[in-house]
Amino acid sequence: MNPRQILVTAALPYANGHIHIGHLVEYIQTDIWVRFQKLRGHNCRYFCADDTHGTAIMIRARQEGRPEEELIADMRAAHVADFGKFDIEFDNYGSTNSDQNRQLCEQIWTSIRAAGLVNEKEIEQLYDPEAGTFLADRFVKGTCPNPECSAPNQYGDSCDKCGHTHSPAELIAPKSTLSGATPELRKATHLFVQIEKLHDFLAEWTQSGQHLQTEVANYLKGHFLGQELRDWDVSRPAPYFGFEIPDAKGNYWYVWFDAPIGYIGSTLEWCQREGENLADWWNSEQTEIHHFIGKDITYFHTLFWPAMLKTAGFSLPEKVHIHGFLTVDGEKMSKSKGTFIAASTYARHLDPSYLRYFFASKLSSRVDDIDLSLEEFKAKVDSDLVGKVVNIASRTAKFIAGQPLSAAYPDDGGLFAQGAAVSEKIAEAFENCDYGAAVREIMVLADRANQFIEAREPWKLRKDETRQEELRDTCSIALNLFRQIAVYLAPVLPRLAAQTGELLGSPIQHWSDAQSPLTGTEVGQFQHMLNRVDIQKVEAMIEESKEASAPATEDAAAQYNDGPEALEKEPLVAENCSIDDVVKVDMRVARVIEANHVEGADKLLQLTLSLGGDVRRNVFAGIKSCYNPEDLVGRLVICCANLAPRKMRFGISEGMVLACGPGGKEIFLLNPDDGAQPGMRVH
RNA sequence: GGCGAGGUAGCUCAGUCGGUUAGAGCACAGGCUUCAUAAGCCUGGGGUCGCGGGUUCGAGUCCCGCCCUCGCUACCA
Repeated sequence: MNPRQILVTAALPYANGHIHIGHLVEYIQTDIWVRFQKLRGHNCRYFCADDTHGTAIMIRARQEGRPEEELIADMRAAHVADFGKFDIEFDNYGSTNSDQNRQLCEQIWTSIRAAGLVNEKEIEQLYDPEAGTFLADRFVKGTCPNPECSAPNQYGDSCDKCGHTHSPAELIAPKSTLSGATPELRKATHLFVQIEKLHDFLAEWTQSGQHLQTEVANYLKGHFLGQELRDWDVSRPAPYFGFEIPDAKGNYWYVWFDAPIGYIGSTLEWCQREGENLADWWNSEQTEIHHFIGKDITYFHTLFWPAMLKTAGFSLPEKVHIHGFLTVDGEKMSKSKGTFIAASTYARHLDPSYLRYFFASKLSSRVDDIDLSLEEFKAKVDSDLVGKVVNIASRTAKFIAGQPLSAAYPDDGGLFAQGAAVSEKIAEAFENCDYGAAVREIMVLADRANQFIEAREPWKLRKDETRQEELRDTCSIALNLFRQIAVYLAPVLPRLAAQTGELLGSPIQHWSDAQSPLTGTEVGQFQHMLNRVDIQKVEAMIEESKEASAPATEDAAAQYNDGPEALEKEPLVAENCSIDDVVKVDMRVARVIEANHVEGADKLLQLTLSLGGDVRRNVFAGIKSCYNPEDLVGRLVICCANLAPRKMRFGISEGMVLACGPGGKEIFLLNPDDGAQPGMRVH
C-alpha cells in the first residue's frame, strides 16, 4: 500500500472555558483516527490550536483585570494538560493568536479582496459608552419590541417569549449586560464577504464526492443552497481582541474568520519547527485534508471555509467528519446534576482508557448524538476490556513468565489466521469512522481466544511435567491472540498496546503486527493492565462536578442547593417598575375546564378556562411538551386575563396561562394554594 | 408544517446483493470450571423486525401509505 499523506484537524476549543467530556468526544474520535492512520504507516499529522479571539475573551480578561494574552496562555496550558491526560496526541497545538496565523489571515484576506468578494456596509449597532465597546447581540437585554409580547429581559437577537426576531437596536429600554449602561446607537462600517458569488462552487462541492455525510449535504441543500447566500459579516470595529485588518484600520477580523485559518496556522508552526514545506500540506493534491467537527459548527466549515480556501487557492478538505453531541444518561449535560464533567475532573477519578473505549464503542459515521449512560459505561468496560480482553493475558501469561514463547508458532486450529483475515474489515471500519463496528469485530476475536483457553485447560497442563511444551504452546497461542487484539485496539487504547509490547518483549508498531505471531521472545511478569470501573469513583466524580458549579454557601439557602442557572439564563431586570405597572396586569385564578391537543401545532394546547360563573376564556398555551390535556382538566392555574386577544393560526387566544421554566421539557405552571377560587385576582 | 435520521429481545445495537430456523453483547435462569482482576465456558428462556398494503417463488431488507421517536428549521407561546 502506498503511504497516504493526511492532514487532520479537530475543531479549535475556545479559550474561554475548560475542556469537558463533551469536547472529548471529538478529540478522542479524531485521535483514534489519526493513530489508526499512523499505525497503518501513513504520513498523517494531527493539528489543533486554541481559538483565542473575540468579545468574550476581551470581556473576561477585563473582568479578571489582566491582558488577554495572559488569559489565553493560561487556558492554552490547561487545555494541553487536559488533552495529554487522555492520550490525545497532536503533532502541533497552536494558537490563533500567533504570528503564523496573522500572516495567513492577511494572505487569505488579500485573495478575497482580489477576487472582488468584499463589500462594505454601514450597519447600526448598539454601543456601550461605559464599557467603551460595541455590543454583540447577546450582550444586550431589553423588552421585546413586539407590542403584543413586550416580554422584558430579552436578548438582542430574538425574544424567548414570542420568538420575535429583531435587532438589538429595536429592543425597548435596552441595557448592556456588561455595565448596565443604556447603550447608544452608533453606526459602523463592516466588511462583508459575498459568498453568494461562490454559490455554484459550493453547491457543487457540497453535493458531489464524499466530502460530507449525506445527511449533512441534504441539510445544506435544504437550508442554505436553495436560496441566495447572505453576505458574511467578517469585521468588528475596535475595541476587539483579534487581528486588525491591514487595509481597514480600526477594524478586526471576526473570530470566525481567523479561527479556521488557525488550522493552517498551526500547520505552519509545525512546518517551521520540522523543516517542512507548508505547500506540501495545504496546496498539494498529494495531501488529504480531514476536518473533524461537531454538528453545531457545520455551517462555518461547509460553506464559509471551503469558500475561503477556494478563493485563496488552498486545497479543499477531502472530508468534513461531523459528529453529534454527548448526552449523559440520556440528558443534556447538566451542571446541577453533576453531569457537566470537566476533563480534569474525570481524569482525577477514572482511567481515561475507559472513556476512549466507551466512546469508540458508541461512535459511528453518522451525525447522531451519543449517550454516556453511566451504567452502560461500567458494564461495557468491565465486561469487554477487563473480563474479555485483558483476561486473556491475565489467565495465561503467568504460566510462562520469564520464559520464551514457543520458537515456532504452534498449531492453533487456524485461530490466529482467522484474526489476521479480518484485519482489512476492521481497518475499513476505522477508516470510515465506524468505530463501534470495529470494536464489535474485535470483541469476537476476544471471545474466541477465551474459548480456546477453556478448551486447552493450561492450568491442568501446568501440573503435568510431561506436558510442559504443550503448556508453552497453549500460552504462546493465547498471548499471540491477545497481542493481535491489542494491535487492533491500539488506536483506541494506546496504553494497552504499550503494556502488551512490554509484556511480550516486542513493541506494537504497525497494523501489520497483527499478521504474524511472535515467537521466541521472553514473556515478562504479568502486571495489572486495567481495573474494573469503581462505581464509587464514578459517583465521586459526579459529586465533584456538582460542587464545582454550585459552590457551597454559608447561608440558609445552602440546604436547598438551588443553583444559579435560572438567574444566569434570565438575569434580574435592572429597571424598577411602579405599582401602577403591576396593577396593569390583571392576573386571575382560573380553572381548566377543557383541554385539547391542537391539530398541526407542535407545542400548543388549547385550554378553556373558567373564571367562575359563566365567564370563559379560550387560551392557547405552549405547554404541550410538558402536560397532557387530560391531566390539566380540573386544575387551577393563574392566567393573565387582560392580555389583548390575539389571532393565531389555530384560533383566537384570549389570555395567557402563567408558567415558568426554560421551556422544552421544563415548563412549570403556577398553581395557587388550596382555597383559591376561580376569578380571584392575584395581588 | 418542511428537511433529515431512526423504530429489530428487558437494555445497547448488528443484520452485506432480497435467500435456510432473525443474531451478538449486557441483563436473567440453570449447569460446568476454579488458570484469571468475584474472571471464563456451556445451555436456556425471551421477537407480530412500529402498523397496513404492494412487488416477489421468497421481504427485517425493495415500493406505497400511515403511526411514533429524535435532530434541525419554521410557525407559535
